[in-house]
Amino acid sequence: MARHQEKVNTGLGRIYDLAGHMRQGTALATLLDVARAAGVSKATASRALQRPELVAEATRLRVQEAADRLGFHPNAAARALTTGRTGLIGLIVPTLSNPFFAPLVMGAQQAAEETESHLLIAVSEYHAQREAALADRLSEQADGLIMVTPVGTDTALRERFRRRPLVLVDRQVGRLPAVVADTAAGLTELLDHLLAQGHRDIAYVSGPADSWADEQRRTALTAQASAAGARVRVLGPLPPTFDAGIEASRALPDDATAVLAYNSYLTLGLLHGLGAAGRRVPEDVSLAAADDLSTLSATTPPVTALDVPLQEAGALAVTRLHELLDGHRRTVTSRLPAAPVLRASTAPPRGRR
Amino acid sequence: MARHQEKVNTGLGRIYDLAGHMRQGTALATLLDVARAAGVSKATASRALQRPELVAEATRLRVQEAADRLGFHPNAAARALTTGRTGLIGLIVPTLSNPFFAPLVMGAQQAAEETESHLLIAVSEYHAQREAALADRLSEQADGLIMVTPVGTDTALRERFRRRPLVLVDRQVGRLPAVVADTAAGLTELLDHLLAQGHRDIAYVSGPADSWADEQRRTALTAQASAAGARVRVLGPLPPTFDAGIEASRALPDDATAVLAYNSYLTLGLLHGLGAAGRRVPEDVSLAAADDLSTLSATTPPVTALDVPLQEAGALAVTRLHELLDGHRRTVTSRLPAAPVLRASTAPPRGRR
DNA sequence: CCGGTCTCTGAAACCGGTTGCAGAGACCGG
DNA sequence: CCGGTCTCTGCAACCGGTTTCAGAGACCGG
Repeated sequence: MARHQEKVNTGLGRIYDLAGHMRQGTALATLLDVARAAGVSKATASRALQRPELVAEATRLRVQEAADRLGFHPNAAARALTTGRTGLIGLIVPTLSNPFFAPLVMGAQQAAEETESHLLIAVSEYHAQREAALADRLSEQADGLIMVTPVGTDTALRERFRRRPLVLVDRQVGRLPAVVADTAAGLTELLDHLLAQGHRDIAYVSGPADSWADEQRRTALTAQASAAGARVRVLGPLPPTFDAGIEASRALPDDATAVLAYNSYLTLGLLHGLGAAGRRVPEDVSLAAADDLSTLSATTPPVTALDVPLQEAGALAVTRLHELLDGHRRTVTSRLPAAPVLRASTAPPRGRR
Repeated sequence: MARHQEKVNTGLGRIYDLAGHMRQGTALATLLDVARAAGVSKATASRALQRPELVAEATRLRVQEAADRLGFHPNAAARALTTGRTGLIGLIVPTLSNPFFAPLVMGAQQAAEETESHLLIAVSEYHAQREAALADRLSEQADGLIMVTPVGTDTALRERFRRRPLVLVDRQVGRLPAVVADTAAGLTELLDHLLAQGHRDIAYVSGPADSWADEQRRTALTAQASAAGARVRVLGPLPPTFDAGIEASRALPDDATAVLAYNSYLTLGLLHGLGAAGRRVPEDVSLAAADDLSTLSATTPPVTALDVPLQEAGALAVTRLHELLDGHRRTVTSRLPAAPVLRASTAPPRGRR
């Protein structure tokens, strides 16, 4: 008890003092307190809790009991200081207002939970410089970083990886560890489906100019289409927004019988814009998205989309990061399958029915 | 240099060793390194960086220069150990897959950034027990907690507040510090609007049974309506989902001329369900939501809703928490205005046009 | 020229854990 | 019965900062 009287005069104590009205006597027990209560040394107490196999069963029990009784919670900072591990994982996403990232974060969080670690989150707002600053600051506190960064240059990421364990999501840079959805394969399937339905003139409404994923999709689609004797015309680049989708619907060539869009927002905008312009989906034109927000299943008509396993991606990124932290050198890229979900918005073109 | 050779044999060193392939010589400079490089003691170096007014300008410059040159970043754990502040804020939300919470998190994150702190995020999945466990674990690492907890009992929250600085969001428990959207006032306005349009028979589609906010809304609405000589019939409780909304649309009494729903999901479901049943919005029945997701503005027709300033709420919660941490005793509840956004989904009832 | 104040600096303690090392017994085989 | 191994425990160092305390000079007025 006297202990805490003393503490009030230290720098730490002052904080407690001011906030004291909410601490009502319950004081934070330290390892030393536990050790004393159990009649052992700090070292033994520590071992009893961390490496039980090193102490006699009887002592272990005494220590455990004392710890429980005192409500002992090891001080994370102190532990981090010696072990060099904070148990924190930095996660940087471009935004959260795009529901695309929510399941990703949730997946990551669940995986982190299972490994007794926590998620430090930051939002880059698609801004490379901001992102870099955030990453630097997070690095100081976290054991490693998970970044989903459509912006940010390859070299910057390489450099960052050299300093700190890093896992990329939805982005590939050389051999850096990464988790990517295999949208390419999924899109191939989706395009196959459209081709099989008889579409020969397809528009791709592309996303932001600097998006890595978008470029991948564009080239893959164009190549595949021309190989099949069809053509893909690219609209854009465009910001990935609802409004841009409306705009795109106006620029859409009349003879295109199907439209693929970079993401769900553009798709929703297109759906809206097409409807307003009197072009019916799928009667006049088929529509599909290269990702899948839940809203796409609730529109009229529901929109064919690519189901990207975001939650798994988030979880997997955490797993990969832990592998890195534990020294496994497997720095491979993990690919997650992205399967098309066929809905009512795609149908054979007019002439073919 | 020799220093780091030595370190390889310590516990810490071993980690570096294994991950060493990514650290390529660049070693983390410690305060001691900086001090030596500047020809001063650790103490002076620390002061030069933290409390510049305490050292001579010349030394300050030397130290600063040395720190920059060595790329010094203070070790967060070490600092936390002495200061008792980790600079981390725990944030617990029920879910992220409901876009409702995304702006909240982003607002909080931005505010945290401005105060040099970081956000530790966890997802309770509306599960009280899970939430409690997460809160316990976050408490160990964070200076304080922000919880948006529709579940979780008053007493548990009170108890938690006694142990750690805590700010509630969208929930009020006694005098605990909280940030709430004044949906009551907003709803009042909304209902006034409906009443003014001539609606006298209004349905409220309520949310989860254990939701604090829902109860607030229900009672407020019922009271206000009866005072105005109208009636509000309550449907539910229901899970706050799209599907539940569809279901609700079937249970909707024929003579209700307007429907208010607990949240956007239910609203979207209702819109869909009403459409399918051939009841037109707003010609046959008006529709409004007690919160506002962006999708509501993109439906046909766009839906009248209550605009809740979520981003501000998140930011404000962080500010409040910092006030607590700094010892300000203002433990008041902050109310944020929630204003109705009138859109095409609400119109005078049939008889009144 | 002297004592006192003020400014600046360094030594050392401290935060609360973890871990290398060595010593005390218990236990074992020869 | 003795030396050696094995099990368990404690001491003390250490992680990397912050802060107290006291001392060394510079500076000042009398």
